[in-house]
This record gives sequence, structure tokens and C-alpha cells, in this order.
Amino acid sequence: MTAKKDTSPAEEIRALRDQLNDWSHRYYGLDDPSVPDAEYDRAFRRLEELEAEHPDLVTADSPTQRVGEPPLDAFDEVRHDVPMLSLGNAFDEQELRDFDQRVRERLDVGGPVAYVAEPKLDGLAVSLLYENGELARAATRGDGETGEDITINVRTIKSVRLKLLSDNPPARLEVRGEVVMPHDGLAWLNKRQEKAGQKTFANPRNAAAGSLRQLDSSITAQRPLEFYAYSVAQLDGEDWPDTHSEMLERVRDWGLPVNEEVKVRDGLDAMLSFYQDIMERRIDLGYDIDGVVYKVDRLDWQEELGFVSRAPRWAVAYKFPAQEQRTTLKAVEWQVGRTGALTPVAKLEPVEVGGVVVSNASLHNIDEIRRLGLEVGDRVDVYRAGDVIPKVVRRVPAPSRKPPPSMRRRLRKKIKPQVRLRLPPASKYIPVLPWQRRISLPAKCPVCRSDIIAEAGGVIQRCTGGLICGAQQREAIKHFASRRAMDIDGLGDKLVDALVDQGLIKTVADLYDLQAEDVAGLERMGEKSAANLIEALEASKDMPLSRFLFALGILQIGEETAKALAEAFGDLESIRRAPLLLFLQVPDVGSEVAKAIAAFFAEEHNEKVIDGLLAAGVTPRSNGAPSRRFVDTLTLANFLSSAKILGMPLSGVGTKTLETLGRHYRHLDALLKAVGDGEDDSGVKAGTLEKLAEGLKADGWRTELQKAQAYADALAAKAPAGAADERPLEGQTWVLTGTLARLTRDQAKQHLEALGAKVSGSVSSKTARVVAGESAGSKLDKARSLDVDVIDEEEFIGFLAEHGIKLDD
DNA sequence: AGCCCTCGAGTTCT
DNA sequence: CTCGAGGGCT
Repeated sequence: MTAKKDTSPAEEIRALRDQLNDWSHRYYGLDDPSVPDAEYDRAFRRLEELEAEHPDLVTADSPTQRVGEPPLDAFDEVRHDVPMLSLGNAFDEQELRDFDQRVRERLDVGGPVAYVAEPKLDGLAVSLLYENGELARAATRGDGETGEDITINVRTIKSVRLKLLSDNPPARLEVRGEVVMPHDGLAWLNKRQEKAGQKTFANPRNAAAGSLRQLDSSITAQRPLEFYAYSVAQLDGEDWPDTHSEMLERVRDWGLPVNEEVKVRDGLDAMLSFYQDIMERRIDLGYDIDGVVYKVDRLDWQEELGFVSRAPRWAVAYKFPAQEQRTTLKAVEWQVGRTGALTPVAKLEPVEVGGVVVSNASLHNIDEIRRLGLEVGDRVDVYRAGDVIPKVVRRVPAPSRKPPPSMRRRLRKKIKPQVRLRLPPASKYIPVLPWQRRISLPAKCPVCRSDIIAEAGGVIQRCTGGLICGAQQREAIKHFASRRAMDIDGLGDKLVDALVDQGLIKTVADLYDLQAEDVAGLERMGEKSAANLIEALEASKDMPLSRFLFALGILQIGEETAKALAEAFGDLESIRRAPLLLFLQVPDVGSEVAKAIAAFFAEEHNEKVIDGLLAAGVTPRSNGAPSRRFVDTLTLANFLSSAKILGMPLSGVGTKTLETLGRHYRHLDALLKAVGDGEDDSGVKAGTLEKLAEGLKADGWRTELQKAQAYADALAAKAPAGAADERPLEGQTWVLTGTLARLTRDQAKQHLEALGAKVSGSVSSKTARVVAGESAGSKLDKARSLDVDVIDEEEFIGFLAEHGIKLDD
């Protein structure tokens, strides 16, 4: 596609320019990428090169000119030839009905009127003026009469054509539309802003506005903005069409993007169903919309209808119920989670956001509070996007932060508010008292008064109380009982709270001492439910080891890591006593996870709980022996490099060298002997052994390694002999999607894992195969786009049968 | 050193 | 479901 060698630079530049503009138009205007990005980039760079050599050949419509211009001091004012008006609003169905009625009465038509219905994009309205087909000026709406000249910024937006796609463009054309930032663009931008230590944007609208108001257009050039045209305000040099929809077609033909959701709809019912439909798909559109705009399609009718003061009588905006609401931050409570992590929760004046009443919102951590600049009593905006989780978006700047009248009186009289001298309630919450406006980190755990330590760069605060902490006790028990852990039916959050409050249980081990009569008296618990609970507890005594490990709630150990541990070691006792270095040999366990496991088993109270569980008759089901594959990885070389990862001082001794040493000596004893004798015949660089000797002396690493080696030797003796068992899917990652008819997702997963495959939730280039059930969605699309092998349920069942797995219906 | 993929953890309301 | 970060690969 690139121009040939023997053409002149001028020709090649023109060819490249046209080609790039065409691609760009297909990509941004028609949403039909016709070339890979790499090819676009290559052509783009070639054009840059040529233009650098021939500056005289650079034209204003060259794609290279979209990168911005030197910063301005301020924007010029622009007076709109035709004012940019606002729209009347309809807030419910009745108001839309009224609108349609008024239109038909004024026009005196009996039948349904055709309207252009379009999503109301939530961005920034701009006006683009084209003179003889070239973009001459771009302006913001401003107050409708006067806006700002943002031409240099708008020129950097790729979907805005700098030159109309026409041999015979109108002499003068003013197109109006909306500049928006798509959701993925915002996510990308915020990530980048964060990395650069710059402020992030709360929503796409702010981001779009902020980007367009940059005085330095090279910044705008790097912002993912899109433009959609929605009307024509001026047209000189050719005749107007009869309808608005035809006008939009023409705009499209000129190469300017018109939103693909814009449709003509006849009459009220069709208007309403358009609204319903787009509201349901709103999240999937990829950009924010805040309603629907309806415009009478026939232009002569528009003229006939005219205006009322500042709004056209022929158009109306039907807005969605607001998804952002303003309310008051009443208090911030610190919640203590299962792992001891302290999470601030905003207690809000209840407010309806997108159909549900929200009174709580997580503030995640103290950084978020500082970033938002929150104080108790502030007005805040709460947002609920496509997701369900409410979020405090921003503090509403208040004129002042004077204390409320009641408090001012108190302060004048210098009467200190009464502090109730009472121990904190045994719940996981403790409020920040209302007169404390500043939100600060608690110095001690609000529940158990233990010390708090900062983790992960100071963002996470963690209570050190462990099982001493009432909150962690409760949460640990709830986790233990949960469906994915021990699956104790009937032991829900409420019941756990009640049992702890009554002093009946403190740890999970106490659960198994419960008698039916203990429980029966409790709230909402009859004899029948009590008996059921005891039965459920009994049933939970027989659980796979992996679930049991997960249920213990060890930091960093989720379902997957628990499975890996159970599979590798084969029984609980081997895991409990294993030295740190052994954990590091388990797949997907690194230094952090290994330390967390070792720390858990080093705690005496954890040991007690485990012993209590075993004594009560809980018998984690396991295959009893370490897996062959795991034992095979317990090599001297691996121990040495793991020790280095954990901090054994071995500077100057690379991984390769450690591997060589490990392979040569095979057993730690042999290596230690060589170190002791100062004789080395492994062929590594001279001096390496001395460094190794140094490292072994430091911090008891010699002992650590010896413990690991001895443990490995013991495990090896227990492991089944011979090669790893039959695992045909070893190393493969599969993905399940859609609904399977003949087996559940969990069953399918277990079958696959039995064959050695990993089952993952998302498709990537590393996915070996996707099993697609009924109504498979985006994962299937992704699989197709990545060219990943896809089979349906029938093929999958056949595949299982080939590997000796039969389904019993 | 940097990127990609998973996994863990925390969360709201009906 | 989403965010963050651990782990492993290049």
C-alpha cells in the first residue's frame, strides 16, 4: 500500500496522507478498522520522515498535524452565529407524552410524527465550522451565545475530519456534536495519570472537559477523545434536505461520525421503546449517556414549531433517572475484615441512586479519603455506574466548613462534648464521633485495641490482634462456614454473630462442641434448625484438604493456592511442619505467600485451633502422599535460588551458577562438604564457593537449607514411585463459558482438573481451549478473535468420554 | 526491568 | 465485579 520508490516525494506524501486519512476515517468514523495498527503506524512514521525532509509539503490536513501546537495563554472568545440552545427536559413518561401531544397539536397532524431519536451523550458540546470543506474553527458551547475557540485542541481529535470527504463541499458548514471520552479510554488515561503521579478523573465527562480545555494542545492530543455529530446549524452553498435524518446522512457522507444509535422513530410508543432499549444497553455502549433526545425529523415542521425563549419546541431531552446523587457524609466507620484489614466505610444520608437506596459506601483506604479531601458532614456525590457498588465520587466544595450552629454554640461555651466512657461494642464497627470532622486513622484496632501496622506502602492498615480480635474472630468463622470453604449449611452471618455474642464460640474449633440445645434457644432458631445445624457441622468434618486449608483463612491463601498446597504436600501434617523454603517450591507460591503460610503455622493459637479441629473429628480428606511432580521439584538448585529470593546474601552469584552447583552436587550434604573442604570440581567460577560459604554463615541460612533438604528427603520417601500419573492436559489452561446442560460448571472444572488442566475465568492467548455452552458471551468472542480452539458441550462430553470420564445423568 | 495473567480480598442490596 | 498486587515470563 506504500507508494513506490520511483514516485516523487510530493506524490508519496499525498498518497500516504490520503491513505492514512482514509484508514483513520474507517476506524473512527465507520468503526471498521481496515488495517492493523502496526501498518497504520508504519505509514504514519514514513509520512513523518518525508515531511521532515520536505517541510514545504506539509499541509494542514496531514494526519501528522494532529499532535498539537504550542501552548496558548488563553482561549479566544467566539460568538456563535447561531446560538447554541439548551433543550427542554422530560423527566417521566407523562412529560414525554405531553411533548408529543403539543407537537401534534401545533402542527395539526393526527397520525404519529416521525422523530429522530438519539442517545444524549454525556460529554462536551462543540461547534465545528467548515469553510470550503476545511475545518476553520471549533468552539465550545459556553453560555450559548459566546464560547471559546478550541480549534487547536479539536484538531487533535482523530475522529474530527480536518477536511470534509467531498469533491464539492459546501462553502460554509457548521456542524454541532458532542466530544466524549469512552470508558476504556478513561480507564487507560487514569492508569497513566496515576503512574505519572497526576490527578485522575472522576468521570468521563470531567475528563473530556479537562482535556479540551488544555491550553497545551499536545496534551489534548494524547487524550482518547471521540466526536459525534448531532446537528447542522449552518449550511451555505447547497440546499438543505427535507429532514434532519437526511442531513445527518449527509454529515456522515462528509466523513464526520454520527452515532450509530441514532434512529428515526414514529410516534410515542416507538419513542418510548427506543428509550427503554437504550437504557438497558447503556452500560455496554462504551461511553456515558444521560438520556435520549428526540427531534422532529421534518425540517419544515421544525421551522413551523419555532422556539420558546431559549429552547426549541421541536426537541426534547428525556433524561435517565440520575445515577449520581448528592447526599451527606454522616460518619466514617472503620470496619475490620477477616484478615484484620481496616476499611473505612462512609455512612451516608440514605439516597436513591439508580433505583436502590444507598446508605453505605466503601472508601477503600485512607488514601482515598485524603484524595477526596473528605471530612464528616461534607456534601458528597455518590455514583453507581454499570456496577452495583456505590462509590463516593467527590466532595462538593462548600462555601465554608463552619461547624453547624449546634456545635458553634458548644464551642463558644467551651463545653466539651461528652464522651461516653464505654468500651467499644463487640461489633466490627466503631463510629467516628460526629463532632470529629477530621477523619483520621485509628491508632489502635477499634474492636480489640490491638496495635495497627501499616502494610503495602502504608495504604493498608491491619489489626495485629488476630484471633484475639472480636471482628477477626467473627469474620474468620463466617469464612470457615462459607459455601466455598467448609460449606456449613445454616451457619450464616447472623447466627455466627449471635453465637459469638452469647460467648458460645470463640474459634472455629468451638463450633464442633456445640450442642443442639445450646443453639435452640437463640433468636430465630427452633429445635429443627438447631438439629439441622448440628447435622451440617457433622457433614463438614469430611472435606477435601484443599477446602480445609482455604477455610483456615490463611492470609494470601485462596482457593487456588490451597489446592496447590494440598496437591503438593498430600496431607495436613506435612504442610504444618514444612520449612519456609519448601512452600516456595509450590507452583504459584512466591516469597510473600510462602512467608504468610509459615507465619500462620508459627502462631501458637493457630496451632491450637487446628489441633482442636482435628480432636473434634474433622478429618481433611487427602491422598496422603506428596505428589510426584512436587517432589521432583525439590532440588538443591531450586532451594538455592529460593533462598536467594528470600534474602540469603549471595550477591554476585547468579541463578545460572546456582543451578550449575545444584545440578552438580545434587544433595546439600555434598555441597556443604565441598564448601568445607574448599574444593570445588563443579566448574563454576573460582571464588563462588567462598561467596556461598559467606552466605551460608549469615542469618542461619545453613540451617534453613538443611531443614529444607531433610524435609525434602523425607517427602521423597513418601511420594509414589515412578513418573507422574496420567495427566494428558498437563500445562494447559481451559476456559468454560456459557451454560452447560448436562453438567455444572463446577463438575466440568473438576473433570478438567483431574486430567491436569487449569481452568481459568478469562480467555487469553495462552488459553488452550474454550468450552462454549448455551448463550456464551464475550469470552467466546474473545476466543474467536484470538483464534483459540473452541468446542461445544457435545464435543466436550465426547472428549471427556475419550479420557475415561463418563457422566451419570 | 517491565509486562501479562491470575489470584486474593473486599463490597452493596434485595 | 473490580482493584491491586504477587508471580512468572521475556
